[in-house]
Amino acid sequence: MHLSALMDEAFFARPPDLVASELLGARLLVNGCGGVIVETEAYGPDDEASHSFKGPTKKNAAMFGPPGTVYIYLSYGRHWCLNFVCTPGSAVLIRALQPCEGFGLMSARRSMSDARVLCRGPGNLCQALGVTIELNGLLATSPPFSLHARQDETVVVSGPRIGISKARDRPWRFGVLNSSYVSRPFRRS
DNA sequence: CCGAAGATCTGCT
DNA sequence: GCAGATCTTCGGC
Repeated sequence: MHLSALMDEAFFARPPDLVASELLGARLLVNGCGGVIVETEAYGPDDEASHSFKGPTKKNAAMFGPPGTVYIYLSYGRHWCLNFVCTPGSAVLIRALQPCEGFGLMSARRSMSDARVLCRGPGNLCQALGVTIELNGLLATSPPFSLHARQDETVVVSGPRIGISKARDRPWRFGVLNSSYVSRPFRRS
């Protein structure tokens, strides 16, 4: 059994929907806390729902950084959300993890210990992993981040993205089939 | 300069 | 199922 491959810049330098689906099953750690990615969403450059749609601003500058850049923003004034940049102006939002490392610390940060809920949803996930704006603009391929490609076969399902008002028809939310750690169930077609 | 809009989450009905 | 919390950035005037 070999060690799983670390992800590199080339992995991210591709269309966001492809990267979003391939990140499922990968292991994401921040300072040793984290788990297996089970839910993601893709946001493209020509995508009305994307923060990058109207071009670079102070807030979204990281979205135009090199592939693999970490883009973090504050949602509704309370929740941090974690993204990885793909091609310029595109990114993948990490929406849920299946916890596997640093369970005690994550539980303390979240003041709860239900594994199903610990890293469910982009805001909860960032709270559990200690992700804040301080990590914005760093590279996902270097500490404190650690990303390992998946080793097992992962069956991917997709559906409409959550919480957006524009471009609702794009099926750019991706999840691991039958995972009980996703933020909301995927409806079968 | 001020107003509105969020890639959310929790608690209450 | 729905409303409220909470705050920064952006865009219009």
